Amino acid sequence: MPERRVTMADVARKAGVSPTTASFALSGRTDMRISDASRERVLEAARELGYRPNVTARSLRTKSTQTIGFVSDRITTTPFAGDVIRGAMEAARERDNLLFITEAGGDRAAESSLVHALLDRQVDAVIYASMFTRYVTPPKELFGRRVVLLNCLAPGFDAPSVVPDELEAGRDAARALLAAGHTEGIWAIGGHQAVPATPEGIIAGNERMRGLEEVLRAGGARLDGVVECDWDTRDGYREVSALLAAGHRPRALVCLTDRVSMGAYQALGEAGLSVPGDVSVVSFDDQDIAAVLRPALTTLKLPHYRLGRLAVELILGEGPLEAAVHRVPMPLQDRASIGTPATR
Amino acid sequence: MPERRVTMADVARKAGVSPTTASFALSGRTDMRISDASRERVLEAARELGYRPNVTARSLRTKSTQTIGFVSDRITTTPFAGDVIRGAMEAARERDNLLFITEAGGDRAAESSLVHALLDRQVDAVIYASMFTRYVTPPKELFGRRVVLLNCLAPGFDAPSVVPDELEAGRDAARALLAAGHTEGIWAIGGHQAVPATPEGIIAGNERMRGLEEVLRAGGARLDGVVECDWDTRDGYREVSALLAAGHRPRALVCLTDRVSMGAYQALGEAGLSVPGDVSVVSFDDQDIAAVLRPALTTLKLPHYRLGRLAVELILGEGPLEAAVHRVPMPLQDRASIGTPATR
DNA sequence: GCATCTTGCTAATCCGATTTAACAACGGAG
DNA sequence: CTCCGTTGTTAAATCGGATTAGCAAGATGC
Repeated sequence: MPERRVTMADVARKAGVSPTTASFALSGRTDMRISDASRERVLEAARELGYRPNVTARSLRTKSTQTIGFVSDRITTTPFAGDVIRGAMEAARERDNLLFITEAGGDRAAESSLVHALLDRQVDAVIYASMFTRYVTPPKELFGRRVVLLNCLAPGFDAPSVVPDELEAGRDAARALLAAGHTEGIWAIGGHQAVPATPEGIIAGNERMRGLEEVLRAGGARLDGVVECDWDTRDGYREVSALLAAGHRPRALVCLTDRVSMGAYQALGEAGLSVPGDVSVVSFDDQDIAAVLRPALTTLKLPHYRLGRLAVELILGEGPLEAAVHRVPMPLQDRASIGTPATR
Repeated sequence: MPERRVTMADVARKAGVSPTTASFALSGRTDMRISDASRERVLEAARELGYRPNVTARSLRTKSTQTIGFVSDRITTTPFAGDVIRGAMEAARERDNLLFITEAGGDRAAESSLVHALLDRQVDAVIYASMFTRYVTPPKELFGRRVVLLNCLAPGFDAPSVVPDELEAGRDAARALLAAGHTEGIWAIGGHQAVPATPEGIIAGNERMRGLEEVLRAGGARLDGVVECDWDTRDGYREVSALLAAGHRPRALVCLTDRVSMGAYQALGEAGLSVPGDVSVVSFDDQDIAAVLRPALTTLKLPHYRLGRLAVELILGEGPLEAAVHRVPMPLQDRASIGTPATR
C-alpha cells in the first residue's frame, strides 16, 4: 500500500507558511516577492519530505501536462524503427516530457479513437507518424492542434514535417558508385514505388531514383535498367535471378532497400558471383541485416533516431509551428559491398 | 487555435440541470436516482456538444488516470520487440487505457527518474520490462506499487512476472529433432548463458539447454557437444566453421538464437553443406531474419505480442496482484530447416 | 391529518496545484 | 503625524470533474 503522497500543503505546513507562499517559493517565480528566509524554509521542507508536484493536478490549472502523444500506423512493429521512438523519448525526457505511444494499425476509426484518448488526457502536442514516407491526411481531430508530422507529408495540413532526405541519399548512392569507378553495368532493383500496401505511393522510391539518376548522369554514367519489384527479400532474389538468367552481367546493383539486397546476395551467390569482386551492391535503409550480411552491406541509413528526436525538438520549441519540411540526412554506412568494377 | 473544450458544466447548462445531475447521468450510476427524462436530456446534450470528459481532471478526484507506465532497459530498440509494446498497447486500448513508454538504457539513475516522472503523472500501474529474460532489482520507488514484471524475475519483489516458457521451448526443439529421426550428431551452438552484457546471466540459455537435454535423453538421443559463444551472427559463423574444420560432421545444429543460426548457415554454405539435406538446424526466437533465410528457419518463437498483452491484462485485472510467474508458450515456427538425418 | 418514505435533484466540498486580489507591517516623504 | 509606496504574505477563486449531505415535493401508512 503506497503511503499518501506528500502534497504542497504538507510542505507549506512544515515550513510554517501558506500554500501560496510554498507555491511561489517552489516555482521560483521572482515576480512574487518571497523573502530569502521563507524560500529557504520551503525548499528545505520540500527536500526533507521528498515532495514531488502532482503534474496532473497542476495541469488542471496551467493547461500543460508535459506530455506528448505519438500516433503511428505501425511504427512500433517496424524493424528498428523503435529507434524513432527512442529518439523522440530521449528528446522528450531532456525537457521533462513523457510520451504516450499509440499505434492505429492503419485503421481510421482506431486512429480517431486514439487521438481522442490522447486529447482527453490533455496532451500538449501530437506527433503523427508513418512507417513509410508517404502522403497522409491526419484525422480531423488534429486540426488546429500542435502537431508535427513524422516521416510523412500532408499538403494543406498546417504543420511541419520531418522526413529523411531521400533525394540526397539517392545522390549519395550514385556518388559512392562513381567514386569506386562504376560508370556502366549499373542496375537498380526495387524501382520507384513498389510497395503495394500503400496506395498513396511511397516517396522514398521515387526520390531515391531521382537523386541516383541525376548524379549518375552528371557523372557520365548511366543506368542499364530499372527492375520494378516489391521491397522484400523474396522479390529481390527472384528478380536478380531472372536478370542473370536473361544473360545480363551487371557490375553494380543499386537495391532500393536492404531486404532486396539480401535477396540479391542470395541470387548472386547461387550464380557463383561474388560481392563486391564481381558485383558491387549499394543499398538503402540500414536495417538490422545490413551489418551481418557477408560481405557487410554498404547502405544509406534511415536516420530513425534523429527523425524522432527532431520531431520532439520542434514540438517543444517556442512559438507557433511553421508548416515547413525538415529533411534529415541519411548517412552513408560505408561497409564492404562496393568495390572497383570487375574487368570483363 | 483549438476552441475551448466542452465541459460538463456546458452540458449541464444545455440540459437545464445541475452539474451534479449531469455527472450522475453521464457516469450512469444507478445508486443515485436520476429520472429517465433528465438522463436522456443530459445524454442528448452531451452528444450534441460532443462532450468528452477530461480524464486528467477526473483523476484528481478518483485517483485513476487510466494510464499505465512502461519502463524498460532497451526494449524499444530490440528488433521486433516492438511487438511487446504493441501487445501491451492493444490490451490497454481495449480497456480504455493508454501507455507511457519509457526506456532507461540500463541506467539506474535514469530509471529512478523515469519512474518518478511516471508517478508524478499518477499512473495507475507500472510494467517493468527487460530486453532479455533475467533477474532484476526494480527501483525502490516501485515498492508497494501496482507492478508487473515483464520478461524478468525479481525474487523478493512482490509482483507477478510474465516470461516466455524457455524450458518447454527447449523441450520442443528436442521433440522436433526426434520427430524427424535425429538421435546422434546433434550439437548445440550458443551455449547456456553467453551474453556478456548481462552480468546477472540470462535465463533463456540455461532453460533452453535444460529442456533440450532432458527430452533428448528421454528420447534415447544425446548431445554430441555444446559450443559456448556469444549470441550473434559473427560468433555463430566462427564457431561452426571451427567445428567443421576440426573434422566434426554434425547432422543437426541447435542454435540458441536466430542470429547464431544465420552465422551457422554462412559457415555451412561455405563448407558446401546444405540445410536441411546435410545438416538440420533448429533455432530460437524467430527474429525477422528467420523467415527470410534460405531455407526458411524452423525456430521457437519468442511470444512478444502475448507477453505484452498478458502483462497489461494482469495489471488491469481486479484485485491485488499475486507474485506468481506466468510462463507464455513459445510456439514452434515449423519452416524448412529440419530434415531427416543425412546418411553417412 | 400528521408522520414517514421515496423520489429526484442540487448546493457545497474535495482533489492538488496555480494565480489573483488584497491585506498587514514598515519606512520614508512631506 | 498623516499619506503613500514597498515588501512579504495569505485568503480566496479557479481548473473540471466526483461525491457527500441535504432538501423539497409527492406518495404512503396508520
